[in-house]
Amino acid sequence: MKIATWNVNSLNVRLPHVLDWLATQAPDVLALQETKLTDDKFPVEALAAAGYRALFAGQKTYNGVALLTREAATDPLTDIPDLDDPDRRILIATVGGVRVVNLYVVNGQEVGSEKYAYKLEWLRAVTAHVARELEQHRDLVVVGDFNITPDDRDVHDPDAWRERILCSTPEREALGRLLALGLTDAFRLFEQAPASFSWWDYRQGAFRRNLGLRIDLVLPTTALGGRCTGCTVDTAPRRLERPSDHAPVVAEFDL
DNA sequence: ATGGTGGCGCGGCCA
Repeated sequence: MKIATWNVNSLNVRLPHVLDWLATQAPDVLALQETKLTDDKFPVEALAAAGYRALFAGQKTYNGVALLTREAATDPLTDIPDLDDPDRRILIATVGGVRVVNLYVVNGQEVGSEKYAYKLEWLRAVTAHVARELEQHRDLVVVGDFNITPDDRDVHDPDAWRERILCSTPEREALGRLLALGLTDAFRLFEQAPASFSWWDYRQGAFRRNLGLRIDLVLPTTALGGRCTGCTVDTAPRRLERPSDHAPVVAEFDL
């Protein structure tokens, strides 16, 4: 079972890239973030023609998440207890016996800002909910754009980013509390090239210079992690014309 | 350095 996550930064703009990528990689599940589409505009037919069903929770201009699956997904959830959030950032569903939690974590803008406080509160509520999901589902994977670098290996210039947004200790501790529920970072189960990233700023040729961060993650339960046979960042779509600023991350499971 | 780029949508916000 191949599970992937990709922040597409507008599914309107990126649909051709997504369709090409689905045809090339043929994942069983592709979790999308930042679709920036209301549900009435979701490209259901184009994806169906490509062999994928879709669940989606969108809004205008900002945010928006989706799950593209070969087989039907069941028991979807877009709103969780203790989080009264108009932002469409969460989509949970069961696919092939695996509970898939797709997150577009709040960016937080700047350490110490209101948005930063909201990011930490949002992560607290999501972590509490994932704990509840784990009581119901043995096989679970949390995927998405976490807007957090797990550690300094995931930062092109750790000193320049020290305690800045996406890299601060409270953010990493919040991610640590999610992992402490019994999840593992699939990417780090395998030997990886140094300076492996999943996001590069559009500005100043950051991708060409590989000035990136690894903020897009696949976090299976430790048991499911034991059946993970590989996890890679596919930088190919980031090289295309008019790319997303994120690259897809793919994990394969022996399921 | 408060910019640099991109998306949305047409000014300013968000990333």
